[in-house]
Amino acid sequence: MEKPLNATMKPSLEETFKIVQESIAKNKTLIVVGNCEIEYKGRAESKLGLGERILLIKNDGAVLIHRPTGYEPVNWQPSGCIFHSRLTETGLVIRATNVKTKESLKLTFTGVMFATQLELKDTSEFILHASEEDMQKAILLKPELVEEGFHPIVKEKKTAPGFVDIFGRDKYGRFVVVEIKRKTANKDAVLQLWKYIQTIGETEQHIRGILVAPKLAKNAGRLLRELNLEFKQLSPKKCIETLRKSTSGELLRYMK
Amino acid sequence: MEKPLNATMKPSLEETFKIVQESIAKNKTLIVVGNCEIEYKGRAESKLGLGERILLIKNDGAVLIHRPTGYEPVNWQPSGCIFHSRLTETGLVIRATNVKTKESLKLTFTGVMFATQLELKDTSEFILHASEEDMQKAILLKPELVEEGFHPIVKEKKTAPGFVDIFGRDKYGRFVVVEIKRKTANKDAVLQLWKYIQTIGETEQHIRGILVAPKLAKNAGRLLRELNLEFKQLSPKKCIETLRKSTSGELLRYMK
DNA sequence: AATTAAATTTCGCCT
DNA sequence: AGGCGAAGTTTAATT
Repeated sequence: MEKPLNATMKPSLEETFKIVQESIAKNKTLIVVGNCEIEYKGRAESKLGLGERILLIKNDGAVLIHRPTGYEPVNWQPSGCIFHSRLTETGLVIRATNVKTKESLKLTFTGVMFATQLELKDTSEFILHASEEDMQKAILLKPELVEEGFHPIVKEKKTAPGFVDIFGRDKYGRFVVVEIKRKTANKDAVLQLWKYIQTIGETEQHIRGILVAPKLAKNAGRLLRELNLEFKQLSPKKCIETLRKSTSGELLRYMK
Repeated sequence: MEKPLNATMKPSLEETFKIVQESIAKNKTLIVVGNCEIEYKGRAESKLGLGERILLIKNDGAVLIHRPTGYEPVNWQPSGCIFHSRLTETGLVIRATNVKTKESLKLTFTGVMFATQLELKDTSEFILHASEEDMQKAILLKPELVEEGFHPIVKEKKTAPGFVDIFGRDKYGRFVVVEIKRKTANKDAVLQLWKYIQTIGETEQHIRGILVAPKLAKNAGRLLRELNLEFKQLSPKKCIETLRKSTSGELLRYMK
């Protein structure tokens, strides 16, 4: 872990200015804690008088200003900002301009408690677990997520990554194949479902195919209709919620 | 401006532990920069391997963990968390549990670049300018925001705070009174508009009354219909966008 | 407390 | 590049 190049407790505005300048020049991560006032002009406009806040400028030019409470920053800018800083009579002025969104942020620091520029090494991949397996579990637990009267019979685990299927019957006893996608389903997903039905559809009886996903791509929708398949909108979030609401006993009964 | 009680460069895990403990006990603002891994369990679940990040714990128990890029924190918890921290063989573990949302966050720091607890004084009021005056300006600039064919004649500035009116005529030449609300319009807004029309409606000619607001409260809606008034949905955001798109020349012509 | 809508939403995916 | 929709959305307002 690398030592920060510059980090100072209770720096003067001049010292802070140097740190800010260098951090901006080298696209590093910057933290400044101090007394400042803030003006924002863009989609809306805002003004915030003097107070002690935490300024965070990230490597990609994202800006966050945090007050002592709350999840949300009081002011911010998305990534891609260009910065200008200068020392004035009123204090250390830092301007962040977002060319893309034509917005600007102006901070004026009158006193600084702490300032540092950091070179953070962070390469790990963020993994959010709201998998298709989770969606499968939720549907097995609560089949009406697919449709009223749906009854799962067999759950399949495909070797190919990225989808999971469920066999079942609808309320009229017709066979149903459910294919789940965690994200927007595209043509490939439709074709996968179709192929699957083709493969097993040896009988003369019609087999319904339902693609379950948070969203259906437009072109996929056309293909879906052409192939006489169906779509059911279902988000991973809803599935996770379903799983959380269920008791462990119910889960075990279905998942074992 | 108060000096931070505890701020250390390259503190050991033991030193960091002390800072964290004290900060949590006294509900202060805490910043820890260091190498950590993160687990989240709640509405969804997530995992993030080791990497250098910025941890921010706020006075109200809000938690933010920021990677070197992007506006959004990689993991977080809304305000109201309860914290537990302890030193283990793997590192300094900080757990944030949100009882309200039944979510939890587990951070394990293996090395720390910087840690500080802060007592931030920040009492200024945040003022967002997307005022009714802005909405009025936007409508004067682009009357079709109210409806196709609307033509403003007079703009009124009422002394009572919280609303602005515009007089005009619709495409059939009928008189129109527009009342603007920046937020959801309630019964009072409807009654104000109605009273206004009553006051000026000396002629036998019908005067239309249009309430312009981002939203109409349900009860207000019923009253509106009973009084034969109308509603037009319009958000401050849309108005600001309209104003931003206009040239200063156009603005001057209308606003002077 | 639950529901609904707005947000300087951001972010990702698709056209 | 622009538009649409989801998000661990959050937050505020209303029922």
